[in-house]
Amino acid sequence: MLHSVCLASPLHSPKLKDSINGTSEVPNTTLLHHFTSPFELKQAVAFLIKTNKPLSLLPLSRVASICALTPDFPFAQQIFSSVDQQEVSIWNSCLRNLAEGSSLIDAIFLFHQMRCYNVSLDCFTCSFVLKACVGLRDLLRGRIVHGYVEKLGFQSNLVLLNALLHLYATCGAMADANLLFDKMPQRDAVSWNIMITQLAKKGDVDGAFDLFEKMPDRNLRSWTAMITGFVHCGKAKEAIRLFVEMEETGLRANEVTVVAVLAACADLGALDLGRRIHEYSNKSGFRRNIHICNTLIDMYIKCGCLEAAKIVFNEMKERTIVSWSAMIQGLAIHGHGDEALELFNEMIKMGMKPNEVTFLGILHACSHMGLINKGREFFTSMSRDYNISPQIEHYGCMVDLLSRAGLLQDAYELITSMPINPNAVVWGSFLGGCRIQKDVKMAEEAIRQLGVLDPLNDGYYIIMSNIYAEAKRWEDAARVRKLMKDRGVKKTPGWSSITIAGTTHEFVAGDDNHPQAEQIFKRWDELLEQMKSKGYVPNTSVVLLDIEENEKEKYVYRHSEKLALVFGLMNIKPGEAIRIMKNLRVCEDCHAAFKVISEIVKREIVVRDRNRFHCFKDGFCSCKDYW
DNA sequence: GTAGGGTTAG
Repeated sequence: MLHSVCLASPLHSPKLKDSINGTSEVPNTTLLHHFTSPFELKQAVAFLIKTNKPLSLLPLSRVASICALTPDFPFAQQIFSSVDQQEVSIWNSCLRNLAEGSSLIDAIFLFHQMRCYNVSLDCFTCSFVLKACVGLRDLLRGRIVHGYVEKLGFQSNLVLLNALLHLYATCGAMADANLLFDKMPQRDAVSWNIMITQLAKKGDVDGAFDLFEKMPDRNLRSWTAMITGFVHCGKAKEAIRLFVEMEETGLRANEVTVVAVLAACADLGALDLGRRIHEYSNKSGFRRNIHICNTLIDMYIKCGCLEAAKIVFNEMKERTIVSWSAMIQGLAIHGHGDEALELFNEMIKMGMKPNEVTFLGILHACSHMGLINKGREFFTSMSRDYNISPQIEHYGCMVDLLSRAGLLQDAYELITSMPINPNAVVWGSFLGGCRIQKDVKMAEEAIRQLGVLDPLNDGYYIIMSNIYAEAKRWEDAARVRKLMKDRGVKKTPGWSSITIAGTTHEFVAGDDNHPQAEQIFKRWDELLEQMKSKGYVPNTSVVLLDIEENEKEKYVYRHSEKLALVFGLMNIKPGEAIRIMKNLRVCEDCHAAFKVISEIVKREIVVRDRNRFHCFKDGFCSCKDYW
């Protein structure tokens, strides 16, 4: 049958014979399956014609992929016309491969060829080329395809409308997306999910949730899209709440849901749930999923379980740069800068190429260990050896590294000479260094800049006023406080939290609202006696107020992290680590106190503050008092 | 055929 098709086909026409001119050598039969160029293809065709065999013996997908992007396109068309398969479907599968791979531009080019050579396009063609447009964020070309969709009469095809919706929403043309979504004759879960995902990605998480609540038939991907959206918009609590609700409907998390929920756990420091999801993930056979492992690493790191993160990392059969970067960053914020650098070297030895995030972790590690020269070397190396130009974040790290180490002049020079405009974080790091060095003049320069760059951030005023207070310049300190008040800036209240048996207890400074407040204060007084006998002296310089010394002590003794710790000591069984989270940086006096307490109670105390971890053990802290 | 996920400075 195929043979007769072949005989009747135009392939025996003089035209085709001309086009394979110069390829008359009889090829080996293996060429039928192994040709990789138009030239070899022509040899194969010549062989078939010569031996009177049907052209359908050729692997058509390969014919298509070889001719798709070349001027030999019509040659392939001639071959296809001899077989009993629709030409467009062969090109479509080729188009799909390109659109799903990394050759999106080639996919667009193939689409162009198909139009040039009058292939009659179908809905599949349009959907694949739209996918390529989305991948390239090529709105303009996407609009052209939209024109084709209308011209070819596919305008009521739901799948294509969804693809167009995806195009507009992903490329930021939300007005077009909304218009299309509103006027679609019918919508399915995909339509809603596209809108939810993209709205949340653009930060409109309320708009996304509004749609989520309105949509008629939610599927797992709808829930996942919404959970992911909450996480990306910094609403981890809402993400978890929704996840619990999803479980109640009987839906089971898939790999993408797991990633989102783990990320939420990382944000909140929700170790219990994180562990539960880890178990669920293993039971569900997700153990090999790299995204999940990377998020697990991050979750354990941000929950203060460095060892658990290491186990996940070590057990990974395959790692990406994200795995390495996450681990390096994790070691850095846990104060194991030396290990971070070792891991970096190991990574390089294995031939893995670092990216800009890897360097952020490395610079972070150097900064937290005071490795000034190493940090400088890495900073130079990243652009010189790896062709990665430093971003504002890398400059931020360097300014932090230098100013923390007391090299304020160097830091200042870096800021004023950097090719990017310094932002508030850069000046903020500098200001932090000024506080450590007690350099009022430099601090004043920083605060001048910050008054313009980020005038509503309370933290800068607090530090400045603290610097004045430490210099006993009470009037200036008060002036800064007043400036803050005049500008309507409120101090973020500090809080610390601790989770016991699934319940999170939050404390603020001076908190006497807690049901166990009396016992907490009593236990603290007992502890204080022991601490003093070990040499603890309260450091009242952290109190900004101009009040009597013994009044200051009372303030210090009621700091939120101390209350959380004492509560933990009372309620967590001996031997277990105590994990505390704080929304601000841990105070110096608490830091000193926790070291002594870790020795007295012989327990590990892990504190996650807004920047890093402090792991107190046997009288020492993992940050080595450099933070 | 159309919707999705991981590391990011103070």
